[in-house]
Amino acid sequence: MPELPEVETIRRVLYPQILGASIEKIEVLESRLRSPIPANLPSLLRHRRVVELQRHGKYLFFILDQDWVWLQHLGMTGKIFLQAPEDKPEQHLIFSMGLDNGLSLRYHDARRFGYLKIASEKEIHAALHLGPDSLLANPDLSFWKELKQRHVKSIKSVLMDQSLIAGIGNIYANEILACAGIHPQRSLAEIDESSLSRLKRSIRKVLLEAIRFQGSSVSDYYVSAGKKGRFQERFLVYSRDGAPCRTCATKIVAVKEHGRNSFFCPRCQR
DNA sequence: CGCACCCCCTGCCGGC
DNA sequence: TGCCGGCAGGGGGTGC
Repeated sequence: MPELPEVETIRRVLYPQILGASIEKIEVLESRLRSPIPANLPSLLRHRRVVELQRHGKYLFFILDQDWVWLQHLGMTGKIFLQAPEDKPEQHLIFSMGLDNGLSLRYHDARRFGYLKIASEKEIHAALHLGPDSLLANPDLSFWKELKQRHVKSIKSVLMDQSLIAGIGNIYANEILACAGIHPQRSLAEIDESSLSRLKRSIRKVLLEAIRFQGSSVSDYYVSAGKKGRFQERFLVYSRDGAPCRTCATKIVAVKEHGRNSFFCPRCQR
């Protein structure tokens, strides 16, 4: 599901409504996520106040008082909604948190690939091994040149490797490479400096525009209850195999690589 | 060490 | 119409 633009959109929606709120009533309905939700979650979070909401890559960091951090990853199908307590939760409710401002923060996750951890900030960062955020850190040309020295794998798998650069998944890797005119199967090692510079600009351009359109709703992702993102209407290549390239009308091609689909224009991307 | 492969889980879609 | 296989924005573990 959610890559950087979707998680950032969720952060911006939640932020004004949860800042300063205190978590009061915690109910866990399903503890089987990627790793089990700790049984003491209610006692860990009760009466903790949200002092900040940050994002790194695809992770949300709910910064709580007394050096607690609630780390949340949404996996493929995770959704976080703020609702009035009387609103009927949709299917696959994992947990809900009643806040002292009268709202209820609910996490839904059909496939249960999401992940939650409560720990100190130091402990959280030690456990994650994330590369720089692909938007906030705005990695420069020297970053890419340095990466190029160490990695021969395809440019697309580098973009999707969260330990190298965080936030880009399959949709945006495809879109960024289409924007930059780079073939997804090209090895990073053989990409010249002008292409690297286009890549760097494309990362920013695509991610910022996707955030402006509140992310991509392909199937499960919603901005808030019932409200979809709109960036999927502007895809250059993702899931457009057989359709004409928006630049040259050549048919978009799909190839499977490491179990994930790559989409590209064989004429514009070399 | 890097990388290919397989797994986790549910829902949806197309083909038969 | 119904069942079945394949596929989906995720990441982690294993074994070569």
